[in-house]
Amino acid sequence: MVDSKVYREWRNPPAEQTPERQLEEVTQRFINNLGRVADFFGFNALMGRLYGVLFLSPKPLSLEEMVEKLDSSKGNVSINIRNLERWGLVRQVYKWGKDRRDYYEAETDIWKAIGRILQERERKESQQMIESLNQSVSMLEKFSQQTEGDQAQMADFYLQRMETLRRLFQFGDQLLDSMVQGGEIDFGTASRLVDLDVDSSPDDILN
Amino acid sequence: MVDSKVYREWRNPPAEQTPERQLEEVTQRFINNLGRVADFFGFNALMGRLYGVLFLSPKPLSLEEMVEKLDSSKGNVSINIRNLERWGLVRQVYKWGKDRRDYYEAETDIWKAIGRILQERERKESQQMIESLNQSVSMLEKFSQQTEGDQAQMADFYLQRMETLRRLFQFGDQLLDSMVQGGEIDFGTASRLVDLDVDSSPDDILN
DNA sequence: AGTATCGTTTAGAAATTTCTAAACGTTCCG
DNA sequence: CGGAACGTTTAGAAATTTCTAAACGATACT
Repeated sequence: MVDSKVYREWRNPPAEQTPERQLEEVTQRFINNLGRVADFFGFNALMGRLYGVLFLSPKPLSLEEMVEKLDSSKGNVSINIRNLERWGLVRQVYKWGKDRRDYYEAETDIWKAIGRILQERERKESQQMIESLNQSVSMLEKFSQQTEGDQAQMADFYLQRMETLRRLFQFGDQLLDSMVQGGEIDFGTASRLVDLDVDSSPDDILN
Repeated sequence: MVDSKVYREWRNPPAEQTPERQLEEVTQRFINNLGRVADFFGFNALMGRLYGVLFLSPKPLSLEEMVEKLDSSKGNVSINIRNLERWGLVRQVYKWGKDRRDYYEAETDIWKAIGRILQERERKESQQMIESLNQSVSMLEKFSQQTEGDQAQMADFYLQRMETLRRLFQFGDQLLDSMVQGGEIDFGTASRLVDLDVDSSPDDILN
């Protein structure tokens, strides 16, 4: 996803703007938009649309009903609804009685769900990167001391660059943490922290 | 990308841990990590790796050199480097002399580049969603007034739900703006704003 | 037991994205 | 002019992701 994706635009049904159709149109647009958003955030479109359908339903829906509304296949809805559930975006609702279908409803406390995603997906990513950078940095430091000449100089250069990125990712991680914990962030100082830009591009290092 | 992707782990070269190899290994790991990050953020892996190569190079590199280092094809590198350039993550460096190759270097003021991406990609997305929600909301409001009975009730329900999401996206947009402009954000009040969760699921609305 | 109704799994079809090799157009130099 | 050295474009190969239809296993009811 580098160029913005182009999503198909539904052509309006030519006639018959009954009230039902109007409502239908608004909800469909909303649902498709959520599909786009989900895709944008690295989930897939059906997940978003599925969430949309539940979000706009006053009562929990069965798998069958969702399949119908989204015109998708049972299997596809099945796996995607479980993914939504896994991220806490949707929850299963139990009904007793003879009906043994599974019903789902949308988690309306969206902030909570986002928090979980930030914590378990985005933060995992940032921490992994930080971890790796830490390793590299300490390795390079050792290396730089044990070596001399061009090699050491290269190591120092790498060190400096990686340090920049480490700060960036550490800030990102902090930001995510604040979002989850409900803290505060000042992006003014943040940008100053991240961008050192000593710009050292030393012409004396050959490559 | 729903389940975390599994990336191939390079098996360490069995012997010969020469200093060159050590440096090489650290840089390769870094570069591949950036590939993963780029992918995570909805770019593609080569873009990230390409940026990595330039970021770890003390001097600008030609297309040919990048092709070599990344073991990719000329065409592929060509389009991806231009994407990077478009996002301001990389810039072309002019050399005079008989050499008419294009040289590129990494933008080291990463914060600036991120700002551009937030402004031109993420914000565009959020504003698009907000715009659409605004339309829907005002349409539903009109509808709700002109109609009566179940239809009007449904419209009101949709209104309420969409209003929740509108707040969320508006907050997101604000957050992005702060990041770009260097403002401050308090996620404590933010979460309170976003999550109304009046939870109205009215059992009296049939669907 | 036999059958109907669920949700899940699976094999592979379809769609999309990423990548390569070759063709191409330009510029420069002989 | 002819050829060499570039970066870009393009046609289609390769890889990945998304989706469907059918098989399947479990449960409930007759």
